[in-house]
Amino acid sequence: MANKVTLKQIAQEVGLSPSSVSLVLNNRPCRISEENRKRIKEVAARNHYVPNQIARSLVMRESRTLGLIVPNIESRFFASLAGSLEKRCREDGYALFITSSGGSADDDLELLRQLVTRGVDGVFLVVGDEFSDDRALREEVSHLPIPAVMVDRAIEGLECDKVMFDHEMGGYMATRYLIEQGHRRIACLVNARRSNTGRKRLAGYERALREVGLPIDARLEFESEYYIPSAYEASEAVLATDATAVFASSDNIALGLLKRLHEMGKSIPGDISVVSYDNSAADVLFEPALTAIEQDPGVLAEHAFGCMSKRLAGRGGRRAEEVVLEPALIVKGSVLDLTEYS
Amino acid sequence: MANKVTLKQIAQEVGLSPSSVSLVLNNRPCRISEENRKRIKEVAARNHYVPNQIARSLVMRESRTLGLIVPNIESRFFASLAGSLEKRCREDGYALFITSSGGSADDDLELLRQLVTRGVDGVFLVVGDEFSDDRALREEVSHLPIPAVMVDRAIEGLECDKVMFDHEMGGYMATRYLIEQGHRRIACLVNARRSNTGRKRLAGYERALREVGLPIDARLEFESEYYIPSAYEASEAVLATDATAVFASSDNIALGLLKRLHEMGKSIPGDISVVSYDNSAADVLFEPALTAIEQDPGVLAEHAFGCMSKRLAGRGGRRAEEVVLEPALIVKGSVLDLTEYS
DNA sequence: TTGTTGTCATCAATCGATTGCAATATACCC
DNA sequence: GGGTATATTGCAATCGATTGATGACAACAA
Repeated sequence: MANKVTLKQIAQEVGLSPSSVSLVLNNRPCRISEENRKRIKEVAARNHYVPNQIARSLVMRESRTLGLIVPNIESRFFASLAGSLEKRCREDGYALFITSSGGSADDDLELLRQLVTRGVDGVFLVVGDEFSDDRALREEVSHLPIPAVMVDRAIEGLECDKVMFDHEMGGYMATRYLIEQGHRRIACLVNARRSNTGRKRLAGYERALREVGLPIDARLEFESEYYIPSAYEASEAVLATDATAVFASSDNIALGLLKRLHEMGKSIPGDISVVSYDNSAADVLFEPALTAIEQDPGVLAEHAFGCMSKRLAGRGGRRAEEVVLEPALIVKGSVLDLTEYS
Repeated sequence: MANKVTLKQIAQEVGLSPSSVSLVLNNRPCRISEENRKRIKEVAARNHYVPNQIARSLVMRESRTLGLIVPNIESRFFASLAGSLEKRCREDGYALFITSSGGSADDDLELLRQLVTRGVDGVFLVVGDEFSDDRALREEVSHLPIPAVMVDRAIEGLECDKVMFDHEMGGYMATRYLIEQGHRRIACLVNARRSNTGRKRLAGYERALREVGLPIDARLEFESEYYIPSAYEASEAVLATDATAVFASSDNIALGLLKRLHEMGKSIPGDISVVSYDNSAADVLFEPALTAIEQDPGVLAEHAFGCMSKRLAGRGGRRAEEVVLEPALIVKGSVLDLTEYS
């Protein structure tokens, strides 16, 4: 294990003061002779000198490091978001501290504190979807000494930059599409009990029905957690209805549903049509591929970084910015067009 | 945005020196009266004081932060590894800096430098599988001022702690199992050209064949990158052989193969048997589920942290430790038992 | 008064950088 | 030679903590 080389050592070797070395290596405007400039750079390079960011952060009061808290890095969507965001940060010379909380507000809080004391310049928060007790977290976020951007979801009623897809619109688009394809009995499988996001998607579903005068039938609305087994369980009841189509409000929910369909020997879209949410790797496998509402994590990352960037630059108004992105309906082959037969 | 509270401010409010406050809050053995102790703690709590880790790291020369570099956080396996590792680190009070390189040795190097200058106490490296020019990276790793543990894969010939699954054994187990089930013409689809890991799996495959006196037939060995489309491309040729079984040496490779099988209307295991590698979410969907060689990322994380922990504690010998874990064969339903028919 | 012992708390250096201000050396001008 | 301008470089404070060495003060003994 090699030693770390410090500014002082470089200065000593060159025979100048640490300040001069610092000035030269940071290309500050200063009057150091060309000759010494060269020597400093040469010695620094020869010794593989890299400035200690810790020390630098302390005095500069910025670390060029950002933090990200996601509920679960093992989820495809968050992993992809993290990947995109990291790449984007790096482009601007920021490192990204990716952390995964497990989803509870307590863990989120703990991680947030960790990030702040470790001196990140800003945080991206993917928190606050579930209905847990988030008072402490809310308190912490509102008193943060650094900018925060809430991504994909938000703690309701908090004055803070937000970037997210329009979940209500997603639910609406999915349902609207099914209606246009001639479906009238449309079931939905959502996580409305424990997720704000789920509630919004459900609201969109209902709006689409209302808009065309279709009844909102509670017997067609089913509840599922965002886990495959949960959706698998719930799916039996869904398939016992007379619905000709199902809106599955997350990729995992769709997977659980598909598993059940598979087991019951039902085919898509022959026996039942499905619109899913998010794109999943499983997609490639399915024949037919799933028609779905897509949210591009890259776009989310881009806008989130944009907000952050503004705040960090001191631009960015005093009021919180709110970016709402429209999801896209990607038509593949899991929906049967009933209008053809009419 | 609230201000950060410093030690000095607390000291001022209590009417004691910063040193006293520091000593008390860190529970150092020192002679401060019970009464003042209480007041210090009370004031610190009331002001939500949290020590600035940046400053602390600088003087303590440790940050209780570790770093992780993975080739691609969007891959299921690495995401899962990152998740497990982070959880494990947190249990011991370490934060984990997760970064994703994109796989090139240059990026790995850049990230590694970033981590080091940001003062991590140690790094977990998932690097060096591909045959790229890794001289600079190798150089850097061997002169690292902090402990490093290579995980899942390694830069060959580097004196450094290593924790990984036995890939050769995995290839062997998969093939051996197929042989035991009565298969004689066994194809394999591996990434041997650009991946050490793939080469080892191929070696295991060949050893199993040799062991029972089966010929090693180059016409049954196919090459594929670790991406679904690549495997999909390669699969056509695989299916044109007379093989009754295929060993797919990664989950993505298996997915590409499956897609092609699906398209050709071939069924598993009726038309062809498949043994895959790693467990994938797609797994739940498949009927039958895939028999596969499994590597539990949690186990990898546990051992990797163990090594790191030893090094950090100054235990850990001067020689590098090398932990080789045995993968597990998980039998599901994608292999046809030919012995039943004999 | 002087010395000893014990208790409680502070001083000041340190970590490795950054940076405003002061200092020195040289040149130039009259 | 005295005075001013200009080109170079260094000093020392600072960021917010930690910590070994040291000081102040009281009580008590000789």
